[in-house]
Amino acid sequence: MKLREFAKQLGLSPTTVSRALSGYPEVSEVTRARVAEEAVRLGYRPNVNAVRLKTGRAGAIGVVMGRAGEFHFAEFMAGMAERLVAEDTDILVIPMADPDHNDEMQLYRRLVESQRVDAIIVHSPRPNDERIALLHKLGMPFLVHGRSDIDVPHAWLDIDNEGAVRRATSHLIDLGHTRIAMINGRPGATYALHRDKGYREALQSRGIELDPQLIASGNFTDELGFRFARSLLEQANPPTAIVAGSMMTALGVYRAVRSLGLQVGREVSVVAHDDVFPYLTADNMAPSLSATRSSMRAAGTRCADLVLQLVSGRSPLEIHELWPVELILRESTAPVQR
Amino acid sequence: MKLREFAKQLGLSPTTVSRALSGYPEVSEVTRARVAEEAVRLGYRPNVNAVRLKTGRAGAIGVVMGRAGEFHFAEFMAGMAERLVAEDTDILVIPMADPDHNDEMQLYRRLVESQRVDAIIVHSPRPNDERIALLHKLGMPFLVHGRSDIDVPHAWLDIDNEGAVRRATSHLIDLGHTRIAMINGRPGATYALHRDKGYREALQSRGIELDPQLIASGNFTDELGFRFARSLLEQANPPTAIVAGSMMTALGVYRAVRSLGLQVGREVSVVAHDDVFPYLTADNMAPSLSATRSSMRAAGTRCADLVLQLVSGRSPLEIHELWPVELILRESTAPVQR
DNA sequence: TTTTCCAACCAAATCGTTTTCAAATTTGAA
DNA sequence: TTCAAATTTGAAAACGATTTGGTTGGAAAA
Repeated sequence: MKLREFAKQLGLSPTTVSRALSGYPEVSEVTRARVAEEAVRLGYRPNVNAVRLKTGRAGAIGVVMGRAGEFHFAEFMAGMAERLVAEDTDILVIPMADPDHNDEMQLYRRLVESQRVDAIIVHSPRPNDERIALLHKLGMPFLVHGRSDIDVPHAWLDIDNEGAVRRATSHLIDLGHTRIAMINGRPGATYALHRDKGYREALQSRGIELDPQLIASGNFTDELGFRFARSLLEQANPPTAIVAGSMMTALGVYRAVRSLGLQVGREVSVVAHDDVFPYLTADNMAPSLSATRSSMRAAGTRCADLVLQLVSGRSPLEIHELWPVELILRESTAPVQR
Repeated sequence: MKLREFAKQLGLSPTTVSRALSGYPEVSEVTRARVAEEAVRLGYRPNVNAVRLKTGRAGAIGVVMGRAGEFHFAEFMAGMAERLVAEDTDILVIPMADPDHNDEMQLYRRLVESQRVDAIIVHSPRPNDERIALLHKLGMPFLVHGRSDIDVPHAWLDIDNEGAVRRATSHLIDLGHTRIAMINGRPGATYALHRDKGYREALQSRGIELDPQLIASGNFTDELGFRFARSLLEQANPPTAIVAGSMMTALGVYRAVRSLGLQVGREVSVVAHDDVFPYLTADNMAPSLSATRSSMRAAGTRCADLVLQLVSGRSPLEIHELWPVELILRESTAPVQR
C-alpha cells in the first residue's frame, strides 16, 4: 500500500497524511486520529527507502565488526538492541575484511559516503585513532566506546580500566603479594594502555619494582592464559598472583594452576575483569573468581542511548561518560602464603 | 557528488554512466573504462538510498537477535561477514524485545513490509515454526539455519545434530558406559529434538534403557552444566558419562566433577559439542575434551553465500544442506571404570 | 459589512538513481 | 556507395515518500 492509495482511500491528500503520521502540527486532531487508526487498519507503512532518500536519514547505527569475532560483541549488541527496540532504528553490522590499515580507513569513508547509517560506534580505539579524525572530518556523528587521546572533539563512553586494574593490583598487594603477573589485551588499544598504567601505578605506589617478565598481552583467549601462567609458574621465582584480564584468560590461568598441582586462592591468587556474561559467571568458577566487573550489555544499552542523542543533535562535547568499575572479592584472592 | 554532475563532467548522460557502472552490456568498453576510472578519481558513488528506492533492493540481510545474546551469535556473524565483505551487502541486526510470540510475528511482518532487507536468516527454528510460514506467505526470501518439519518449502542449512549425538553416545557405550547423562538445549527448538533423538536411538540400539532422570535441558550456561552434573554425581547411582551439549556446559561439568574429587576421563567421561570458538578450544581443556565439532563461523559464511544465491533467484527448494559433524576423541572419554 | 487572520488542507517539486523507449551513430554486406 | 542491422547513447518517466509554498473557508476584529 502506497501513500497515494492510502490517502485516496481516506479522501485526503498525501501531504496531509504524511504530516499526520509524522506528527506535524498543522493537521487537526480529529484527522490525525483517523489517519493513525486507518493506517493500522489498512496496514499502511511508509516505504523506508523512499523516506530515507527524501530525508537523508538512514534509520540505522553502524558497527564495524572485525574478523576476530570477539565474544564481548554479542553482549554489547544485545545491550544496544535493548535500547533500540523501542526506536525505529536498527543496527548495521559492517564486515571488515582485513585489519589492514588503509582498507579500514577506506571502509569507514565509504560507509559514511554511502549514507547507510546515521551514526557509527567505534570500538577499541587507539590513543591516536585515525578513524576518529576521519569521522570528525567527514561530519558523521559517532560515539567512541573506549577512549582516545586524539585532539579531536568526540563523544565517548568508557569504563575505568585504569582504576579497575589499580584497585585489583592494590588489593593483591594488600594481601601481601609482591610478584604479581598481568595479562593484558592486544597492545595498541587505549584500554590496554590504561590497564598497564593502573598496574604500574599500583606497584609503584607501594614501592614494588616492576618485572617486565611478568607482563603478557594478546587476544583474550583461554590459551593465552594457560600458556603464560604455566610458563611463569614453572619458573624459578614464580608470581604469587595474577591479574588475568578477562574471563577467558582466567579460565586458562585456573587450568594452568591446577595442572601444576597448585590451587587458585592458595598458592596463587587470581583477579580478572568480568564483562558479565550470562553463560559464564565469576561467581560460579571454582574457586569463585575475584573480579572487576562492568556489564558489557549495559554499556551497549547506554551507547545506543547516547548515539540516539547524538543523532538528534546533542553536542559530542557534552557526551563523556567514565563508568566506575566495581571490584568484587571472592575466593580466588587470598593472603600470600609464606 | 551526484550522478548528474558526474555525468556532466564526463560529457555523458546519466543514463550511460549508470549503465557503465552497473555493468550493462550496451555500453562500449572504452566508455566503461573511462567512467570507472573517473568515478574513482572524482570519488563518485551512487547514493544507496536512491538506488534502493529505485531498484527495490535493500542491500542487506536481516538477522533477528533475541535478548539472550548467545555467544554463538558473534561467531556466526563473523562468518557471514567473511562472505559478505566482498558483496555490497550488509547485515541488519533487528533487536527483538520479548520472546513473546505475538510480538515476534509482528516483528517479522514489519521487517518484511519495511523492505529494509532482501532476505532473512531464521535461527533456532522449531518443528512447526510460524515464522517460516509467515515469511513464505509474505514472499520474503529466507534461509533457515537449522531445520523445521513445517510443510512449507524453505531453504535450510543444518548440522547433523542427531548423528552427532548418536555417534557421541555410541562411542561412550562402546567404552562400556551404560549410565550416560545428557544435557540438551532449551526444549522447543528442532535441534534439541534431534539431539534427543540421537541420544535415545544410540541407547536403544544397544539395549540400554533410558533413565529420564539423566536428561536435563536449558540455556547452555556453565551453571547448568555444573548444577546438573553435580546433583547427578552425588546421587546413589551416578552416571559414568555425560554428553554435555556445549563448551560452556562442559566447563560446568568439568568443575562439578573436580569439585567432588573425581577426574574427567577417569571416573566420568565427558563429550560435548564444539562450535569452534577462537577463545576457548576443546583441545586446550584439561583433560582435553572429546567433542563433536562443527564450525559456527563456517556455517555463517555458507549461510551468507546461500542467502545471496536465494536473493539472486535460486529456488529455495534446491537449497538444503546437512553438514556432517565430526567426532574428535580426546582425553575426556575413557573406558568405564569398574 | 468588510477586512484580517488562522487553521486545515493540498499541488507540485524534490530526493538521486534506474530503466524504458527512442534516437543517433557505426558497422558490414550487397 | 547504400541501406539495414547492430551498437551506443540520451531524454524523460518512474520509484514513494517529504516539504515548500500555496489555497481555502470560516471565525474574529475592525
